[in-house]
Amino acid sequence: MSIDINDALKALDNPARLAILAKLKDSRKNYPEQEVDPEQVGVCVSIIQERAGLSQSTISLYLTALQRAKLVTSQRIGPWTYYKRDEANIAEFLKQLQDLI
Amino acid sequence: MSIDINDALKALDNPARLAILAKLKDSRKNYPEQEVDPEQVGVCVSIIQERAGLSQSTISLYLTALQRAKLVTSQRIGPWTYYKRDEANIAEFLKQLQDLI
DNA sequence: TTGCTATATTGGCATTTCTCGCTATATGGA
DNA sequence: TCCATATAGCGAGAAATGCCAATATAGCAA
Repeated sequence: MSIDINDALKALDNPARLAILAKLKDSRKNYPEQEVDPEQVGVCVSIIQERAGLSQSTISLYLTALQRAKLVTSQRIGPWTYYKRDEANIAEFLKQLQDLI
Repeated sequence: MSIDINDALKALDNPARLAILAKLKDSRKNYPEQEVDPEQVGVCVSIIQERAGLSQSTISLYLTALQRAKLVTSQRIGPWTYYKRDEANIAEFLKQLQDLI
């Protein structure tokens, strides 16, 4: 199933969500305090939250929204949930947008 | 003054506004009933409205929103207001988005 | 001036989004 | 088992958005 351009735009029409996706682009630099390699497994919610300055529940909601839009994926390892970019879908979204507008 | 990526995303986070911008891309084909060349001067509000199936006030509002986001420009000629794409800003928005996410 | 047409603005209501605090659930350790 | 930690989900109130009808305004022509 491919990405839906309207869902993706809705997810990105929020400065905090846009910034989260942007920061995940260079996650090693932007989230250096994480033990496991963020490029490999993703970044966990509490570390993303720290940077964003929003409540835990809001960040959890935003990450779910990005995931619903298929811009990120998540995996649970132990007590943590790691989110990382879905590069293929992000590229497809950009291409679709470019072709459309 | 360059385009603001969050303003542009807000303007495009609406299927109707997105469709308007997309249709203006090939305005000769999409709005053939207009007398004056749409590529040259733009498309007038009432013709855009006809296609969109929304009320006149809503379309006027949406076009103003696209203009505030600097994705389109407008010019008044006689009683008509013609809207057309701002290609430079649209390209810049796409580039900014591509670089950011 | 009067009146017609095209567009913009205003007011309003319903829906959605933003964001929080609180609570629930899952995981792993003592 | 009990507790601490990480995350998700559930109200809830404020703000923004979607969309309309109604009204205002601007341009033009008679």
